Amino acid sequence: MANTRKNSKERIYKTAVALFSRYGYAAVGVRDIARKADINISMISYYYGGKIGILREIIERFFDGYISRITSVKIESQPTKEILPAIIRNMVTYIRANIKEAIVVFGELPHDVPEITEMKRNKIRHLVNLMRAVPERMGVKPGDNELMAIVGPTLISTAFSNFLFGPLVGKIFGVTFDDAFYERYIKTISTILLYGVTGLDDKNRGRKRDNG
Amino acid sequence: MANTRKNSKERIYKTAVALFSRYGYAAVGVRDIARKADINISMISYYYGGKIGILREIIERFFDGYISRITSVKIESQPTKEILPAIIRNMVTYIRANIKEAIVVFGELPHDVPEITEMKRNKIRHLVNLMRAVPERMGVKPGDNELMAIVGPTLISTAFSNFLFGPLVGKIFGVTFDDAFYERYIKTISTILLYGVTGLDDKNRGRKRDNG
Amino acid sequence: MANTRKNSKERIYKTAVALFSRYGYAAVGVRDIARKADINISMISYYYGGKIGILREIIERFFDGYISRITSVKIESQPTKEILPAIIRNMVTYIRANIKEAIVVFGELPHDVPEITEMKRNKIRHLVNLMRAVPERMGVKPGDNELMAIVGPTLISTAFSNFLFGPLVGKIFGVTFDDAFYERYIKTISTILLYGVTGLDDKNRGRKRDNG
Amino acid sequence: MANTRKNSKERIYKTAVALFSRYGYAAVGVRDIARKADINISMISYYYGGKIGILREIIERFFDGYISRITSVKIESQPTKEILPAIIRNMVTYIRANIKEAIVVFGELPHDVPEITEMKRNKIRHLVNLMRAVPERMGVKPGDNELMAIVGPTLISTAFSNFLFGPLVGKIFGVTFDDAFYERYIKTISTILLYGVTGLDDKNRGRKRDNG
DNA sequence: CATGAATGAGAATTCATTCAT
DNA sequence: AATGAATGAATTCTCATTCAT
Repeated sequence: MANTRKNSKERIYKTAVALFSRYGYAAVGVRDIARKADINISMISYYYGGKIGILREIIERFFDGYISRITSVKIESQPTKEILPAIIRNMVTYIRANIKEAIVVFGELPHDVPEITEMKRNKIRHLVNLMRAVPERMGVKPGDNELMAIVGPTLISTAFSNFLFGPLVGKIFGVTFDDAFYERYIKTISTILLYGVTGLDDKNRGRKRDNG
Repeated sequence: MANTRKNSKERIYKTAVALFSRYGYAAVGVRDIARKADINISMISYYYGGKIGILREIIERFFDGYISRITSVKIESQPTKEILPAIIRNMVTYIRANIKEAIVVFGELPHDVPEITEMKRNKIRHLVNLMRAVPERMGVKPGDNELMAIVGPTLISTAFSNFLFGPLVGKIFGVTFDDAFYERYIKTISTILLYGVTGLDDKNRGRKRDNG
Repeated sequence: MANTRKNSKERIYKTAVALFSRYGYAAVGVRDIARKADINISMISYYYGGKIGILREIIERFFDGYISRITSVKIESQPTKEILPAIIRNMVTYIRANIKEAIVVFGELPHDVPEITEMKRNKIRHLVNLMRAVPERMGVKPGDNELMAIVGPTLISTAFSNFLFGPLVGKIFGVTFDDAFYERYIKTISTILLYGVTGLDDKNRGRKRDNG
Repeated sequence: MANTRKNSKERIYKTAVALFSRYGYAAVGVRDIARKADINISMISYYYGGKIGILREIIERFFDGYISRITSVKIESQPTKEILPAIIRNMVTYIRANIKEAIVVFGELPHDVPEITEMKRNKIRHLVNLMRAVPERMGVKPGDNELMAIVGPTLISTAFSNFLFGPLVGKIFGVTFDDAFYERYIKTISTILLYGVTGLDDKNRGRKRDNG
């Protein structure tokens, strides 16, 4: 019987994201995707030109959304101290809403898959260039490339750390990752990045810091 | 004629680490390892019981070394402000000396490979328990599990961020990752974690401002 | 170009039966089957889920046919003395028509192949239960389990003996196994089972015995 | 540490018999044998020239013992009616004492293993020639090759049937195969072969009717 | 759009055997 | 007599993709 559902392409995508994020791109087979998405194997080649085409689309969609979210922060019109929290809020919110895609993308970043190396590099380069304005706006001397090369990754890693270690660490500490948690999470890592752990104290977690 | 070279086992290990770190565990085949290590394919099962056995040993070796390095920091005998930099120094130094193993281990952490799930969980749990003493010593109220669940991953992610994004970001910013860089790297992220980016200035970063 | 022959599945089956019966299940490789059947190796997994799946189907088909043949003998409506010859005729005829399958099945019965142990036991149990009615109908006291445990296997072994030893013994004695032979064969072993070798004499072999 | 036990060769033999009888010759690997026998893999080639050498020795030992046991029945000096029971008693006793070897030998008989085909044929031919005297002594017209080709296999199959189907059928009928059982077993199949199932009654089966 | 059969290369593992020690 | 490392072929099964329908 012909499959009459009209959203086969999107079902492939969603299923692939779910499987890739759990087992890693290379460990998932097209038959796994086809079986779980309840579509015929050939449809994957038909719609995406092959398994790698799905990964390509995941990375593209994720970065494009990510970039448009980041660029929505109008860094010129905000007080200096508000820029970083605003960016972090956007990053965390976006990653949380696209957690599986994020895991796929960050999980594949270090790997060398020739078919997508170029695209990955371009996306990253684009993102880095966008981020360049941020530290300058915050007072970092323009051209301190080394500092940028340190702070940028630190920022992203920090924002992503909960999603990477969350499942494991959350269970160990008995913490639930709900809306309220993420609200405090954003505040906490914003504070750490701005003032360090010495700037953390109870009254600063979960509410605004009143001093500069 | 039997191959009488006596280091086949270690050659398998080194080669596997190199390939896994570059292409990811699942994307590397035992034939790739055998070819590059110049050993017979059967030797992999012979010595490690299968491909997964190599990964298991990589994770075990890495964590055991990591833990022994971390625990070598005597947190009781140091001024509060020195604890974090000391830990970060140890983490960064160890990761740098075992960068490929680290990439393999962190790269596989989010993936679900049933044969090693249990071991991974145990290693992480062990590590987390070891780290518990640190924040308490630094003034964090004991029992604030949520804060621990945030700071721990942040700490590790930060220390690891250079190694994850380094190859890409370094090239973009034209930064070379040599001994001198890592000396400043340790100082910089220590300062960020202690005082935030607002605490960054030249004296904390170990390099002269005017050559930036 | 895709192979469009439509009988690949059955060709796999027939070829496997031929090879298994000659060399034994474990000694035959899927490549042997694929080569001889002129199909791609993958088709075996595709259609049967693996080599063991072919064996499973052979056993299932054989027993189902065997059982339906045996149960076609209406034991209630026949004179006592005709039941055994009728059963033997059915057994011999069926085995002869499915000699290769029979050799595979009986050849695998004593072996411990975990994947099919349960099925084998069920088939045998089913068959045994069906056969229970026979000896009772012939006068064996119901409940004499020991006698049943002896006569049942004796009956089957006897019917099967020609097919097991035939190729060797036939050559030694210069006997040809044609239709006429099997007609006498049925008569002879029926007589032996009913009256023993002492009941055998020339006039009884190949024609009806006139006394009870 | 060197294995100082002096019976490695025999341990290989016993272990191989046990494994072959359970899983079939082809399904057992030399490493299985080596592991279970607790000897080094190389010893198998050393002592037996290879895996096939073990099978060859099993078949040879079994047939030689079998033949010497069969020929110990002095068929000329016995009453006609005692010959068959005497032979059956010897067959059953021998098979029972060498049940695993018997299963291996009978299990491999129908299979085509080139290295041992010739030997198998010779052993069988030898055995058949020995058995030729029996039916003649019992009154079968000399030269009735067809009858010989039927009765011989029937005899062997009958004697062997319990060992082939025993494990399965015994469990189904709740019968225990102890000394007493085999005593009755010999009587029963002797009676069947001499007088048929119609000749079966309690006095011929060696057990009391009223406890049946 | 969708299907299921088919392909051929490649996956990991195990095979029996050999060899130097 | 025994060991353990090594070999290379063979094992079964799965891979992503293609094709005619």
